Amino acid sequence: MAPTSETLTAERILEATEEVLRRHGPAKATVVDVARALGVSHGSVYRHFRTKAALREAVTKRWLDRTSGELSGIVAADRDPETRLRDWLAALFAAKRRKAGDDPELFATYTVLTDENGTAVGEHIADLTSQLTRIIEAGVATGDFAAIDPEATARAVFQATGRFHDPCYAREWEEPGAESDFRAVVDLLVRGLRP
Amino acid sequence: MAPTSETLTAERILEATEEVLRRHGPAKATVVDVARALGVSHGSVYRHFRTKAALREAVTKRWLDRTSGELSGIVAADRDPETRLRDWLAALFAAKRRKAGDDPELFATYTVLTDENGTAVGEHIADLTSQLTRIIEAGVATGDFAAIDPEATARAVFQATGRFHDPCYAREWEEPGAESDFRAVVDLLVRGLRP
DNA sequence: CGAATGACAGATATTGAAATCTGTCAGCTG
DNA sequence: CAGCTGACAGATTTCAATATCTGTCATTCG
Repeated sequence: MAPTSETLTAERILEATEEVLRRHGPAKATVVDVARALGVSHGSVYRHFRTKAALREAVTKRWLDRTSGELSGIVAADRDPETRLRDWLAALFAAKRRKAGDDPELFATYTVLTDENGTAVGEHIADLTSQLTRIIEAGVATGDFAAIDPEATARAVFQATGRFHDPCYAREWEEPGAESDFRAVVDLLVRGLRP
Repeated sequence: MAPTSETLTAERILEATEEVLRRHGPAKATVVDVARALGVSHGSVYRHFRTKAALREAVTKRWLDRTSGELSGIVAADRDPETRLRDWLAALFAAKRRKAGDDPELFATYTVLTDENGTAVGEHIADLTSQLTRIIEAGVATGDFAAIDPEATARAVFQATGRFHDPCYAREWEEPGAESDFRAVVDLLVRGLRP
């Protein structure tokens, strides 16, 4: 982490914060650590982020947005709605599971944020639900799905698959039955969506 | 809590422990407290329960079994399977929500136990899933439900409704949308079960 | 003049010593 | 002799003193 002499931007701070979080975990990462990693005083960090919570939230938001981005490709894909729905849910499960495994410390940060009821997590969920809504609307349009209220239905699908994307279940994602449990739930939900 | 002079039984210890847990919460309740409440030495408690964890688990088991008992009546009820399924899920949601509200300290104990992966919670879940399996089997028999593997389907239904009975969501059970979210998920699942 | 600094007050976290608790067991008691 | 006790060792928790951190702001620097 050689302190570059480039101007200090929010982006560079987020980069450094992510690195510090990865190394120290959410409980031990301090703003002073971040400033040290950047070779600046911690006061400078506060010029870009009002509080430590705001910084943590910004890092998490960036991290969550990467997932949303991956998934949005599936929403727009050129396939029948049922396949898109199955792919989307599978991709969400895979992405969360991968993040929990590869970046345990960042994942812990995300979990902390969930508990704190930050807006970033709420927005992420709203974003994902809206992607789901679009897939379901497409299915209603083609006659593949029957849903009176696509948005409520999307929320129901999202909540019903919580076990496979909600951080509070992260421990169980690596257990043997997880994959087949996932298929069973998705099959049931897809059957429920059909006219 | 006047120390009765009756013989010390496992049952009396469980009674006293529940009271101590209710009063102090899982973090502060000690075996010494339980012994004091009973007017005996803590060594006597260890005659009936090998460890503190075993005592905590026994209390939780008793408490969980009360819920299982309430629900088993619905499994045996004289109604069509779909109604039984809906009633059973609604009763499970209501029971958990009530317990979280009325006995927050005991509920916290239950949550701690879930995290510790004690067998009592696993057995409780197995018990509930087997009740669900019986309802689904009944539905398959009458032709109301189509399920190739009733047990796997029961597990799927249980997992898909996790948001409405898993302690990690307890906070959200009192929020305004909870009831309608519940109905949306149950409707979707019931549709998925129909032939 | 805008960006960065570093000293500061109050809040939070760490630390290590003292208190309490868990689990055992030899011996007491009815 | 079955059931209970209380002293004990080691583990855990508490508590208060100390150190560190968060967030602010008057001042410096380029």
